[in-house]
Amino acid sequence: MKIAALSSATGASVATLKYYLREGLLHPGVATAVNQADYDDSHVRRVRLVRALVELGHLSIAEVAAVIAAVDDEEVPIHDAFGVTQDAMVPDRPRDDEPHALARSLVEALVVRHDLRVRPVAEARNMLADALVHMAEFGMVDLASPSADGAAQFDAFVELFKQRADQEIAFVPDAHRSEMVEYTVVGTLVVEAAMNAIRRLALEDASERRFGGNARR
Amino acid sequence: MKIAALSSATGASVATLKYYLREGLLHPGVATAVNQADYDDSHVRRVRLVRALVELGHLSIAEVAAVIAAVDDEEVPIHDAFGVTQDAMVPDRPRDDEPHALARSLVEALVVRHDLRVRPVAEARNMLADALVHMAEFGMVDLASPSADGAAQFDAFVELFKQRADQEIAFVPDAHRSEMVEYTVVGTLVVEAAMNAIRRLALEDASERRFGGNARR
DNA sequence: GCAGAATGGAGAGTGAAACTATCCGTTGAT
DNA sequence: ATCAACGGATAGTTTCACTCTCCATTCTGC
Repeated sequence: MKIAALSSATGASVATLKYYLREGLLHPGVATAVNQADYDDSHVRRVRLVRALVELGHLSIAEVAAVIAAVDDEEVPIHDAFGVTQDAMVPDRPRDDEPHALARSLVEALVVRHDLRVRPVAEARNMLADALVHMAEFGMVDLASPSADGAAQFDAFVELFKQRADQEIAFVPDAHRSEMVEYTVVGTLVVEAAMNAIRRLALEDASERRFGGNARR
Repeated sequence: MKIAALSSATGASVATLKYYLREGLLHPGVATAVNQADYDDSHVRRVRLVRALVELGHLSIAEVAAVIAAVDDEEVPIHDAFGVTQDAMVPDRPRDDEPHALARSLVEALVVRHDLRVRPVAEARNMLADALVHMAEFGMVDLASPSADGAAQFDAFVELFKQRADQEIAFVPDAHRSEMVEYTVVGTLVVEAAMNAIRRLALEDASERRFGGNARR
């Protein structure tokens, strides 16, 4: 498979593929001459992985490169690679403010309460804390005493997603390490996107039932 | 409240606030002189809305402007504004390919199956179709016959989120139109981000239970 | 009342990001 | 034999989200 074939198999332009090669997102093909190389299925899958991370996960090319590096490093055990990729998929932002620290402590409590075996440095903790900070700014949660509405609904979610996650992880096919890592990475983002879309459909439906029709209110 | 005060209340620099004013993301303050204006709570909330859309929703400034326009237009009924903002929150990408059309037809079937009152042009449909296309590329669903694993788990999600959405929409406070719209917009994104974070925590936990420990496998 | 900082408004400038285009000498297909 | 396609490298482009610099005014603190 030459680069033109790889291009039409993935939908990415030849120029873009060359760019990916330069940036290390795509491993080189097998050289058959000074200026010829052979690409195969692994390259097709890799390009699809990159596109999925960029389009569905909003990752930057640099972040994708970090994920790819963990996927490709055979020395990294599968669970560790999962952690690295999870962290890479959270945008890093300055988080030195006081509200974030407060929200973080609520997250820690939630992790303990549900006995979640999650690295202390896992970026998903910051991700949840960020969301809590924004919710607090709009009065959707009270960070000081998140008793009534806040914690209750979150606890329900945690239990729900714990069950779901066990099933999802069980679905990971028993293949080569790199394929398993790929699968978990894509699975994280792609199911997330699907769930978000379904939730939005449900929200529009609920909004139409409360506010819709001819009622201008 | 002068612009410096607005700056320290929101964390955005004065230069950034001027930029937001220029782009129409922030409504002008009440002019008290040729070069003085007064800002109030509505400006603080507006800046927070912009930050939430950008940081949590990954919206571009242009997309935020479209959302803001719908929020501010008093002529637009609340449910319609919800639709406009929902659509603006989906990144627009070329979707002329054949796999997308196939995925779209599965989405239509799902919408009908669950009696979702969602506009035919709602972008959330494309969002779900995009996710399905990427899932299919990695063999997570079969677009041709999505019987076994695919549709089943999605149907469960739809029912779950329908219940949740009714509760969430019921939570929208009975305030002025613009505040209600703001609330639904922020609520859509912020709860989404929180749920995604919780799901990732659960996934890491599940991964650690299956792949973790000293087992190199 | 006066120096110095802050303000609104407008334009130009900046740096990162994600490609895209051009050039080169080589090679493969017809 | 010719001509498009190739890999490799460098330079260029576009978009985005700010950020900087001016300016003439106005407010603030002494």
